[in-house]
Amino acid sequence: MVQIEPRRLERQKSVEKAEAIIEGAMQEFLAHGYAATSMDRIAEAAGVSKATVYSHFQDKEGLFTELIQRLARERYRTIFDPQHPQSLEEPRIFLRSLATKILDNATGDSQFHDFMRIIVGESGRFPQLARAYVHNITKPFIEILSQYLASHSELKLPDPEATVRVFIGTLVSFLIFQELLHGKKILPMERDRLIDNLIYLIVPEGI
Amino acid sequence: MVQIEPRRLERQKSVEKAEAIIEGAMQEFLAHGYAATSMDRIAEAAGVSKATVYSHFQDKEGLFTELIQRLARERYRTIFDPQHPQSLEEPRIFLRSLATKILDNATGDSQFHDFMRIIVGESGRFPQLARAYVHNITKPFIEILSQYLASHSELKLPDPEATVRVFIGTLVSFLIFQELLHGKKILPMERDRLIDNLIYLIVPEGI
DNA sequence: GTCTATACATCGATAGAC
DNA sequence: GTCTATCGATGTATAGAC
Repeated sequence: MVQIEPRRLERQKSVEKAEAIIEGAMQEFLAHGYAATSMDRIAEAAGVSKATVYSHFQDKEGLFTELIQRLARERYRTIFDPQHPQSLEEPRIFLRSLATKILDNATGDSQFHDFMRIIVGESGRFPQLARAYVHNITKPFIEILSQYLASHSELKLPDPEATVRVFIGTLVSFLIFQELLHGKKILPMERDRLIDNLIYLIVPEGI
Repeated sequence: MVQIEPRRLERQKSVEKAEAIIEGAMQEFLAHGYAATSMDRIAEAAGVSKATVYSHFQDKEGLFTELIQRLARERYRTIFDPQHPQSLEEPRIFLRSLATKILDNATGDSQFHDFMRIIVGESGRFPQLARAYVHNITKPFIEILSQYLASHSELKLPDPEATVRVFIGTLVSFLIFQELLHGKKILPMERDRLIDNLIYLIVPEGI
């Protein structure tokens, strides 16, 4: 008969509660932002008492920063898992599929929209969260893509890194204006029309 | 001797108090966001009692939306006053001076940074504010610039409006990553280097 | 119109029982 | 470790005097 160490079991249960708290905090913080979220509602959403929340996390700020950093790590994996640039593909095809994937993954993902709203909206009061996001997500993305563009000398780009800024900036702003700021109806623009033009500017037809 | 109607005088004073409240609300909302700002602190910053605040504005939401719409109108004037595109100028020169003006005006303007943080951060809970911003500022800007690019047929742009999206998106994202998200040190990129490349992509050297 | 005073709810955080 | 109960501070909003 298999013996299970009781201490191990209790510890496991505690970890599960910590996970439930993170889950409840995610729901509440993403929906209402930092200041408008109360520890009472987080405890309720997690199915634990408020004292239990405070036994796992130092205070509201600690729980919030822990949660946002965790969401950033998940987002990091989502972006970098599938599409490390294969230098074998033709640039026009690779850039188009990359841009399409980015916009497709982000469009309609309301959890991601809420996450971006918090990163931007709280970047004044939680600058370390914004910096962590830039350092862990934006920066490696720009570096990898810059290397890719630089390795394709036939594109004759005078400044691959600045070109990457144009590429990513166009996509990010498109998401912000169309999705976060609800501009779809006011400023209609089809995804493929934007991407076609963006690729055309970077990789003109002669190449 | 000039007679001043007392009623007129009192009414003027009331308007001045309303202005002081808006001023105090701006200071507090921009610094701490919507939820973390209290009506007590607004009243204190404005130098009036809390009851006076409620006599001029229906509630916290009403004061907030009134303030943000007002700031958006001011921002609208700032952007459109000086630089209606003069079709006489050469596109490369005009686009460069426009991009430089936009980044120069926005860089280091912490009030504008706070305003953008609120527009994005509260766009989930105050969608009408985000839509008003897109409708009153982003949209006319894109339309005017699209007309300008379309009128310069020598640029041979297959889709001027999509090109404008690339132009504005690059600049907006640059501001977001460098200024709002504190990425200057993490992702160094000189303003003129980005602008040079952006202009180069839109107006290649052959033209 | 503007004030003081206050009603009533909710906040973050903790003490103490088990 | 987790709970109930509670503390003191602070939140939005209003009543009533002047």
